[in-house]
Amino acid sequence: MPNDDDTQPPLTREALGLAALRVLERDGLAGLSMRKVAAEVGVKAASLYWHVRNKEELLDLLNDAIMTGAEAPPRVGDWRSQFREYCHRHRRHLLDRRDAAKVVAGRLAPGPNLLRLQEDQLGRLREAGFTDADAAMVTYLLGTYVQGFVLQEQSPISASEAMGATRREAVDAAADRLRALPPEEFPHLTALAGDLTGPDLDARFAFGVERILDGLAALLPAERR
Amino acid sequence: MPNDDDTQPPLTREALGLAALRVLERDGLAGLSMRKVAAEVGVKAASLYWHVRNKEELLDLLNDAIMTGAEAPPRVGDWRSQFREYCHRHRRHLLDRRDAAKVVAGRLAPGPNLLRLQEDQLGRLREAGFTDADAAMVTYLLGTYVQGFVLQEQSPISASEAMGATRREAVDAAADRLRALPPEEFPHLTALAGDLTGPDLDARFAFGVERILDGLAALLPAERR
DNA sequence: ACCTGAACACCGTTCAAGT
DNA sequence: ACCTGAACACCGTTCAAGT
Repeated sequence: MPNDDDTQPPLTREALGLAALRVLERDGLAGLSMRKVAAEVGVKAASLYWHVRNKEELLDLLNDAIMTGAEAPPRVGDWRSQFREYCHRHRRHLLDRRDAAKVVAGRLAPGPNLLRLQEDQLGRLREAGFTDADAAMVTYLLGTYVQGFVLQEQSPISASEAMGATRREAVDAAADRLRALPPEEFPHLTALAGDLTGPDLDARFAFGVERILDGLAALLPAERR
Repeated sequence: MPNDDDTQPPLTREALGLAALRVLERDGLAGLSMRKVAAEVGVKAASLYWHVRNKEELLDLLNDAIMTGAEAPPRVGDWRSQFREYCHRHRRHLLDRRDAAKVVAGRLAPGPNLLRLQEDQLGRLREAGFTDADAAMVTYLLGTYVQGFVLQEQSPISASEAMGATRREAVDAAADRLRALPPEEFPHLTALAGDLTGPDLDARFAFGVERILDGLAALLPAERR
């Protein structure tokens, strides 16, 4: 007998991914267990193995569920501002979902939601004048950068500081630790402690995006940059 | 009474990190448990909690242990070739250690081994003519890219394909899946299936490095590029 | 100062059995 | 075709107790 409060929809793989997403949002990746996802869909843990080979495969479904609702930026302005906006949106999207980068980062296998975006990106790159080979490489490069960046951003700055201190305190502590290094052995780290810990993550992300976009522009014939 | 086959060294936190590294190499991150690391140093699991607050803190020690032996490239050639070499060495170093990127990726807190390298990088960047603020950002950008890239590289291409198929087969299967998409909905993905799955990871990594270096060069006054 | 045994509350996964 | 209970072999962590 199924559970009693309402009639469950037929439990597709997609529904499983969305259930996993709700558990992720509530309990984080460390708290995401087969038992909890099963409970979320009103079933026992063992039943999940009918729909999914193992937990890794469930994480594949979660990977795609995370990307639902990600939207391409409007097609206004030159390719540069469009792809700047693409990167910032992608970062925002991951950042807004708990532990999203940890789930997504090691998972190349793109689900339907990511494929849609990749298709759109390729179209814009080709229009902008990139060769097919370059366009393919560019989508990979941008994806890698955004995922890698958010992965660090969503992780506690140091495991031991995860418990208790705020981000600001942790960063300040990091700066102090840098300044406390022996200056004769670490002249640059001590001198640049402020530069290293000062800029917030928005600024750091934007810096990387602009450098990469500059680098991509160099691939185009001068008149299309 | 300690174990009997040899007298253990006094079990420092550094020794703990190295023991964790040996377990990681042998059993992978999924197989790295407190019990196994304890056994590796000839002690029971509960004893580890004398030296370490929890598993996360042990992973911090492992994080630094992974970076032992990483070497800076020789100071020959211009800044560009030096940092190209830096990126390629960093990638190689992580790639050579099982699951290294998964451990390192979310862990900003740099251990002594990473600090040494960062100090060296900052020196070279300042000499090359980067401002202090830019130099600080550049080390972060390069680190993020390399870690993010290797993270994907060390992950099975798709969880469900991890078991069984070789990398080559998995990539070919991915290409076939792209080509099988409806071309009216996905004209670019189907047309560029070969470009997307063709280039090997060496080429992809090098592509990203060169784009980023191009972007960094634009920060310098023209005569120093 | 450091280690232990025992216990607690969990895990992922398998499998025979049910409907 | 789909779900279950029970079991197996693990986990991380705590804590009183030992030396």
